[in-house]
Amino acid sequence: MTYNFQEIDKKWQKYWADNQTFKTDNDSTLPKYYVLDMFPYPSGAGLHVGHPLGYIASDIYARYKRNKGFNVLHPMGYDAFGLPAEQYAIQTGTHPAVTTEENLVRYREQLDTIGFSFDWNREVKTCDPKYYKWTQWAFTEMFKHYYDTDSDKAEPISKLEAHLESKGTEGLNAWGSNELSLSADEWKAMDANQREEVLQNYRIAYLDEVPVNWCPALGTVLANDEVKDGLSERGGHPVEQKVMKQWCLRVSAYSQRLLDRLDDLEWSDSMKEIQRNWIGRSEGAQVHFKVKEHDFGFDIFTTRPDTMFGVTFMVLAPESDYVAQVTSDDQKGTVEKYLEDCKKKSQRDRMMETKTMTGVFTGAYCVHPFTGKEIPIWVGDYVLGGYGTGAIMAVPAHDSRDHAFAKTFDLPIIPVIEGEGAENVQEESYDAKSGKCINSDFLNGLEVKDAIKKMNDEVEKRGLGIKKINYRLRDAIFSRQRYWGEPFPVYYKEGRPQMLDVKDLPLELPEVDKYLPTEDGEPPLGRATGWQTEEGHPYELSTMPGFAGSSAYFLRYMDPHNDEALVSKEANSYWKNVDLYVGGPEHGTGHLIYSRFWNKFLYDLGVICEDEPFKKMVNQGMIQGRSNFVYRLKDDQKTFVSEGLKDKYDTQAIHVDVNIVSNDILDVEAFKNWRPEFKDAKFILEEEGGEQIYKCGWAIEKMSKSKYNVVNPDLIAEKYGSDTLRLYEMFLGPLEQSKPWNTNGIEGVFRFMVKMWNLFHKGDDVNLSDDKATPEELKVLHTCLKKVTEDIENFSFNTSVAAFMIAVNDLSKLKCNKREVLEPLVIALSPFAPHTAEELWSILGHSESVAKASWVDANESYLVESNFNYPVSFNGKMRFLLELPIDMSKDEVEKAVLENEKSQKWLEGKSVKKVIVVPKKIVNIVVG
RNA sequence: GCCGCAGUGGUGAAAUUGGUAGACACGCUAGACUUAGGAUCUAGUGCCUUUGGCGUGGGGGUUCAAGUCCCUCCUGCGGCACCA
Repeated sequence: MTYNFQEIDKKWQKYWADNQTFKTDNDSTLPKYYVLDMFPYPSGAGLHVGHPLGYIASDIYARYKRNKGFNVLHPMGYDAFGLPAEQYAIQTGTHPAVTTEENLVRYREQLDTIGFSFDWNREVKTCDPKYYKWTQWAFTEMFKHYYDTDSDKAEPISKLEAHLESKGTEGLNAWGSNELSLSADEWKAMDANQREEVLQNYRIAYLDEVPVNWCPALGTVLANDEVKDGLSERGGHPVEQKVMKQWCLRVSAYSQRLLDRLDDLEWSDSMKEIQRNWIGRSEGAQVHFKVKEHDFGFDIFTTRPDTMFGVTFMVLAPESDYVAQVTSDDQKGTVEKYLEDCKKKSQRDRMMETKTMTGVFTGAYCVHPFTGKEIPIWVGDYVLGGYGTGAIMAVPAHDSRDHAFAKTFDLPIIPVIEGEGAENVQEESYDAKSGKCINSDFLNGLEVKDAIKKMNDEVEKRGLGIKKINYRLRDAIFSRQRYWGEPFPVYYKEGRPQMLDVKDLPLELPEVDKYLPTEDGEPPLGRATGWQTEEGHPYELSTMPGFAGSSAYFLRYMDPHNDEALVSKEANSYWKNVDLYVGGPEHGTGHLIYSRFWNKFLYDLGVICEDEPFKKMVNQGMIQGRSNFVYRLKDDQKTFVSEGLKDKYDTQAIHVDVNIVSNDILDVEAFKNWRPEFKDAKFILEEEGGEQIYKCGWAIEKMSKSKYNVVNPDLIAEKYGSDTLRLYEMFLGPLEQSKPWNTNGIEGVFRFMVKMWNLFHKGDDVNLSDDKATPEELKVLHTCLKKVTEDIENFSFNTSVAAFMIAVNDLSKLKCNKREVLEPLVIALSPFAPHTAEELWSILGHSESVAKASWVDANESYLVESNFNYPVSFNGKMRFLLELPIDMSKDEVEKAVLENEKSQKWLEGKSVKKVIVVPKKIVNIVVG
């Protein structure tokens, strides 16, 4: 019987669906294991071979864990809100829900083809009102809470109100946008709008006038992680800075907790590092500088208080409120003009000219807090308004940016640190955090590290400032001026935002006539008629961003049909959090920060029992495309020349569909039929192995439709079977590495599958034996089981496939057809090649699915050899192999090696200095 | 500029704690069977000046022993980027 993979695939996919094989129960006495994939955005292009890479890996692990006796939660769903469907709607008028549903059906078909063990009963779609009810609910809770820095968690806003009522801001430890100072009486005297404004300073979800990344082409604002190099990540449109009133989430309040828990997570070092960089904690001091001839001053933030005596000027960010306050009358015109120029510059312009410094003198001076000298105050756009206090003390001798500024405007440079490379700070700044202090009064002679401590103490002692920790992580801007997203559960009453009660959720997305902004520039929801409460209060017009729906979906899978809560306490306390999360590394600064934040917030509320959502994470690499080219003669558009001969002609390379190329050899007939203009194509062939062939050129590029290098997984599954596709994707190389797709090697994996199949058959008949297995056969089996088990635990799937190949080759040579050997082998193969394994399992006479079979662990006793080949080396160079019994002691091995005839020959005339015996590895003899 | 990761045959890649470098697969070569082979099987395949020597990006070091550890340089990838 031949290996009919097409029939096998269909048969078992149907069986799994009919029998609900992968339906997972919440009440189980088995230990739980939660394997999650990052759910996809269902784009119109469908899946290419790169997409399922991570899904295959997680599916292997999920199936393995089931065989190991775990109750495995392995769900799938769709991140269904998003820009492409909306852009398509703008162009065609098709409702995004319709487009999304169509794409989703296609995705499901493709996913089913590959044979994943998802529990589809738990499917989650972010655009489903039953789901986004809980996204909206979480938002209303964020509005109703603030971050208390004493208890270090989110607390009800009522607690904050009680504090303000009794003590004002006195002793209030809450994470706010601005530092407020308010007495209880002042608070009591405020009206509702004024009070709301104070509360907004602390709410975790709050409205604020913020400088935003505005993308005119998309007509919406974008979060920091959605902007790359001043262009929108989606579409690559220019982004400009603009101040707008937006909903924000106080993610920054969680900076330290997000940073701290990173250490306990089993994530890759690089992913942890990406998050650490993004959070960007920096320790330093906040120091107050008085402004000369004024009765106020301003704070600066510095990580180098040790360089205090090297300050030669101050710089304010153009956005800083202090600019207007300090500017002298005669500099007013210059400064105002400069501020105007800064406003005109987009973020991109500001980045382009990184080397040229701009700025103007304000005409004002600070008083140095230690020396009393006067220090000129400048405005410069290299100082950012949004970080620290928006003001710096400039130490040009020891900061390269300050140095560049000083050089541009001819300001003095005073060295205060001595060290190697610090010889000429007039020419180049010495930024290193090492060396000894000079010209620095009481710091002189101290090492930088000690000087920082000493200065911090001194600053606090003299009441000039405090030690301070700053974070780069900003609050998330949460409003999008778009249609296809979650509506905010918010209406406005006398201008104050009000949250809808959970019983009135979900607030469903209204219908609109067009998906464009309104004529007066309001978001698309401005077109919806009757978009207001029954009392006539208007609803919020913007919608939530893409990361809203993906921030808590992993919780919903635990209890997907619950209408009373996002997730029940029972379901959550059983499933806890995700044990293994598989997905691309590109979400490091977006989804993976926001969902950790969101999860911690829900944890603070007591809704869930774990404060980290994803215990372990594996980031699969990207699969690039391997494009093929044909070479068309420039002066004869009908003739194509083979790659090896192309240099002899004047040619133009043209992308050719990789699906009509095999091992870089073009199927010329298929090429003629590929596109009408190639119908009469002629070819100049080259010879290879006595054959006249057309050889194509190739290049590694991103997989995309326009490059004709998209390899469709459906076609591979059709040609070789979905199991071969799964195995081959794993065999391609290490999971975490990016690599080009190359179908060239797939035959090898397919041959393996056929060999596996043939172990069970002789001609057309099933041929199995109940005889006892020989020690040799058992050794082959258990070597394989051991390697495969270890490799799965380490996510080293490429080497486990190799282990199967070795086992099957050996068993073929041994002509082994014994049930005793083949049964455990089939179970071990089932996570990788589930369809074929199911078929073989039934051939072995089992009526239940192989998914329910118990994993067989390797038995060490079958692996032990009686003899071992010791490589014997002299002075580290390997000379010969010596076979000795495995159970010999170190001393016995040493004796046997030295007394050996070959050793004697090597040792003639030399003396033995040392003998090193590494059990089961090597014997090294050091001779003099 | 700062931080992180990587560099091994013609190709994709293997290699617990330092312990026989190149498993497995593709490709290639030769042979067998065959009317035929783009099927199958068998053998070979790191390089060289081949009783031996050299080999894991270059140079140096530690060690009886280095792909693996240390220093340094080069190259590639990823992240952050006027973050004070």
